[in-house]
Amino acid sequence: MAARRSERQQAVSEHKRTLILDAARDVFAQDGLEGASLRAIAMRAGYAPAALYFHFDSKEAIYAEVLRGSLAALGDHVGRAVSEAAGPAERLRAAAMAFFRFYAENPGDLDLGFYLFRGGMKPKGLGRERDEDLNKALAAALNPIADAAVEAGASRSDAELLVVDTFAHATGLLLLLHTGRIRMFDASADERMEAYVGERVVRLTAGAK
Amino acid sequence: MAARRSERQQAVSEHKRTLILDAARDVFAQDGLEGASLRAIAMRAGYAPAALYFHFDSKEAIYAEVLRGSLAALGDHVGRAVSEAAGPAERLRAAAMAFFRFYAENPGDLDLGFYLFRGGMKPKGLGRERDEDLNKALAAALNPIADAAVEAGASRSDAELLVVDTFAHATGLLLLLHTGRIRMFDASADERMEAYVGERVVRLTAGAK
DNA sequence: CACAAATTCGAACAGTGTTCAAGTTTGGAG
DNA sequence: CTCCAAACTTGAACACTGTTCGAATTTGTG
Repeated sequence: MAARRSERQQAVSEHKRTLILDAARDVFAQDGLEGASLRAIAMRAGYAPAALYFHFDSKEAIYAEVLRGSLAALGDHVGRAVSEAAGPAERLRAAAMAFFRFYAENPGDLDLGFYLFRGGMKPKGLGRERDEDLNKALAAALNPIADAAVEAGASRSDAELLVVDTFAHATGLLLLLHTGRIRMFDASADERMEAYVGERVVRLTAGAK
Repeated sequence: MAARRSERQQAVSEHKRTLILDAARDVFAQDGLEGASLRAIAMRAGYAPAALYFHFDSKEAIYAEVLRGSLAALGDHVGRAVSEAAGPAERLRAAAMAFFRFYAENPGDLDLGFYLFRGGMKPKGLGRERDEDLNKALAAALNPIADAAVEAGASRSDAELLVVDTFAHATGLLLLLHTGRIRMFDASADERMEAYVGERVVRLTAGAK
């Protein structure tokens, strides 16, 4: 028998996966999520289209893995912001604004995230399992906001409601900002987010005094 | 010469357009926006695929017209809610909640709206002209909220900021609600929206006393 | 070297939106 | 009623998509 995969062999295979994912990230960024074709990704990675199917189940699977990386980066970003802020109220503020600004400054990642919320790419759709994985990754990235709220004096359930509200408000503003439709109104998305977060922090710290 | 289109002829032609649009609405609702194929729409309308191109420029144009109708319905809904409410503060509340609930209760329309914000369908994308048309239709539907805010004592610019915030908050909650991801958290989207609107109305009426 | 496992590819399939030239239907002018 | 142009419809094709499959190639070790 010709031996099972050696450790080294497995590392090489993993490396090839990341090469494909890098190519996918590039093509996603260049052509947009919907415009990105599997053939374009394959070409950029130096493969024939069919070769990708040895490393990934589908185009959707590639998308899911790129998104997972994006959510991990979001988590890092929020976590770092919290660790650098001084005081409970300031940490809460920082966490919420970090979430907003991550997506404000990285439109590509926002696109990836929206796709998750629209059910991903077709036709297969990401399976129940992968979907919940991504849910958890998003929840993990948002955790620091809830933690900071608790630290600032909120109950656990109030903290979670605040995360929902913050997520919703930020997402809506990002939608307006990212699509250029914020100009429908004479407003700055960043300022609106700061106003919202400031208001909530004041209310929370006042109520829990 | 064989004469220009008579009035009657034009009415018949318009009727055919609406038949296609009705078919499109059905297929959109049944197969989802992305899953809906032009061939399916044509078949449901009793046409060959190519025939649609006599009445519409593209699949995108069909989508845009269906969306326009949806936005008109939204405007009616919000307008009616305002006209039925008593008192400035109550009118403001009613307008904002009507906007939210229209989309909470009509997921299909929400889908249509999100497509507008994601740049519409590919490949052509709806042109600058059509895009601004739809922008105006959306702005018109939101106008009653701003009017009610002014009536309740806000300045025009504050009223518009409130529209931005309300739109953002509602959109974010709807995104969570519509994708079932609100269950990530233990919260009701409708309650969160009521809490937000109530808070804003109180703040506005208190500040403008 | 030899052989099996891991990997890659060309070709094909069913599907998409769209175009085009060729047809059919229609309704009013002569 | 006839005729003809305008309005309308269509089948076939095009370029593209994600995906599948069998055959070919590369790879690493016994």
